[in-house]
Amino acid sequence: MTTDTMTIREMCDAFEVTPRTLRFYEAKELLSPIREGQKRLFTKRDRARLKLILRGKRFGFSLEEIRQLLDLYHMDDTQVTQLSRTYDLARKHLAEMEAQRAELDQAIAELKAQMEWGAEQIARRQKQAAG
Amino acid sequence: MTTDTMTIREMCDAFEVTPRTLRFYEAKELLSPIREGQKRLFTKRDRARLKLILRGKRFGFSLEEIRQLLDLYHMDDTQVTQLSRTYDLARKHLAEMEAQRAELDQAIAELKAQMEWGAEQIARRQKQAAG
DNA sequence: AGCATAGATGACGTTTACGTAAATGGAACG
DNA sequence: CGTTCCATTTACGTAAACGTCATCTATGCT
Repeated sequence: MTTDTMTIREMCDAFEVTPRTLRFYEAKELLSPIREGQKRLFTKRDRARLKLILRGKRFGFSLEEIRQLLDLYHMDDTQVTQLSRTYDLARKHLAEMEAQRAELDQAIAELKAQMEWGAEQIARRQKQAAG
Repeated sequence: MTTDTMTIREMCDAFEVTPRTLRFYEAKELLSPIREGQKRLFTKRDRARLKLILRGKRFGFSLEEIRQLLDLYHMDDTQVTQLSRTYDLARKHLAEMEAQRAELDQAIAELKAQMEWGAEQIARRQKQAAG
């Protein structure tokens, strides 16, 4: 019978965000913590969503894009009626992410090549200095 | 003896950005087109950098971060004196990108799992409707 | 010479994603 | 009971990344 909910401060500590950020996300309907009187209590669902929100941000998605995609990850019974539409959106999102991975792979390869070039230059200069 | 430079409009068409964007990037010292009288002429170097800028944006980097990283990709002789510092920065950048790739892989895997769950639900409902 | 077209240069506006400050409300503690 | 500590609400502020005029200039037709 653990609480299973977290206060705003616990959330902030756990995810390294500010209270303002969490309230802002709630205002934008990305999160929907329950209330105990005045105070917000963040559920497991909120935590799962926040994790996805922060991940999405690191991938360069806007909050609005993220909002539209969040439902993909928690498709529950209430959503099953529109499931095929959601599924379609998910396919597009997946394609985007795989494209991004391909681009990221290329970027990594290019950077590595540049670094090898740089390493050669360093080696050349050291040899020169020693010669 | 091809021109090897592009006008602002050619750049805009090629990269799908607006003139404002290119001027903004110049003001932020991300690009440095040469001048023919008044007019800007974008060189091959500018095009290479713009490509990296847009890529960086898709990965969620800010323009300021991108500015600091751009030199990694065009390390020329003038930079060789500070090459080891640059090299160090490049290593960090590479580590970040590889971390991001790992996260992206996980995100893709999770989304795929969700989609399979969704597909099962659809199948179940179809069976139910037919039964 | 007249005019269209392209680009340049300010300057102000806008959106996103929060930061920050002020006023308020409970709960807890000595 | 006063104070301290959280948290809430409201509201204004801000940095980043451009958009959107308005105005000016240069260039090329005709």
